[in-house]
Amino acid sequence: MNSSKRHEIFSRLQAANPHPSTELEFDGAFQLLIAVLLSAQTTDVAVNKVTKVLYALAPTPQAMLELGEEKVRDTIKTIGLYRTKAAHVIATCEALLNTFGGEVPQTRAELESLPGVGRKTANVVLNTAFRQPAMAVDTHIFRVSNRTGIAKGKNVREVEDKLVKYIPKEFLLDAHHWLILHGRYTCKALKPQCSNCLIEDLCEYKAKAL
DNA sequence: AACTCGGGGCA
DNA sequence: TGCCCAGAGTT
Repeated sequence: MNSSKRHEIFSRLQAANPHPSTELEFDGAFQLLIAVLLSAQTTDVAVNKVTKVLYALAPTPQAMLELGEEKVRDTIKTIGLYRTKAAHVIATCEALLNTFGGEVPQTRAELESLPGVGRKTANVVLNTAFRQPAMAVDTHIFRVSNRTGIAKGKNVREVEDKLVKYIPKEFLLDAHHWLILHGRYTCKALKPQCSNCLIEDLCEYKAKAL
C-alpha cells in the first residue's frame, strides 16, 4: 500500500461521509469520557440508553460523586461489566476533581492515569473531544487496517503507530470514525460487504479473497 | 499472557 | 444456546 492509494481511500471515505462522528451520544469532553469508559465490550446503542439517563442525573463530576456509586451502578446495570464500570466512573470523577480541577485533562498520560481509562479510551477522547491527532485502535480498526493494507501489524500498538504515520495529515482526525464505521457496517468481521464497498478496488483483502 | 468482568443482541 | 460486543485491571 503506497501513499497515493491511501490518499484515494480516505478521499472516497470523506466524500461519502464529510462530517463523521462517533455514534456515542455526548455533549462535551466529560460526557464523552464517561461514554467511552462505559463502552468497553458493549455496543454503543446499549451505552447510549444508560448515558442518556446518567447525564441527566449527573452532568458534572461533582454531581456524579453526589449521586454515588450505588445509584450509578443501578443506572447502568443494563450494560455489560456494569459493576466495574460504576466503580471506575466514581473513581475517575474523584480524580478529575482532586487532581485536574474538575476538568478533563488533554494529554494521553494524564487521561491514562484515570481509573478505567486505558490507551484506547484516552485516544478517543484526545481525537474526538480535543481534536488531537490520535488513533484509537479497536477490533474494527485493527481488522480494517490489516485487511485493506492501510496499516498492517500484529498488535494494536503497531497498527496505531503506522496509522498515525501513514494516514495523510488532512484526514487523520476523522480517519478514526471513517475506519470504525467502515468496519462495523461494510468491512464486517464475518460477512464483509465487499460488493457494496467504496474502496473495493483499492483493498488488498478483496484482491486476495477472490 | 491469561483471566475476569457481564448483560444484551443476534443467529 | 452460543458467541460477540468502540477494553482495562489484576495476577
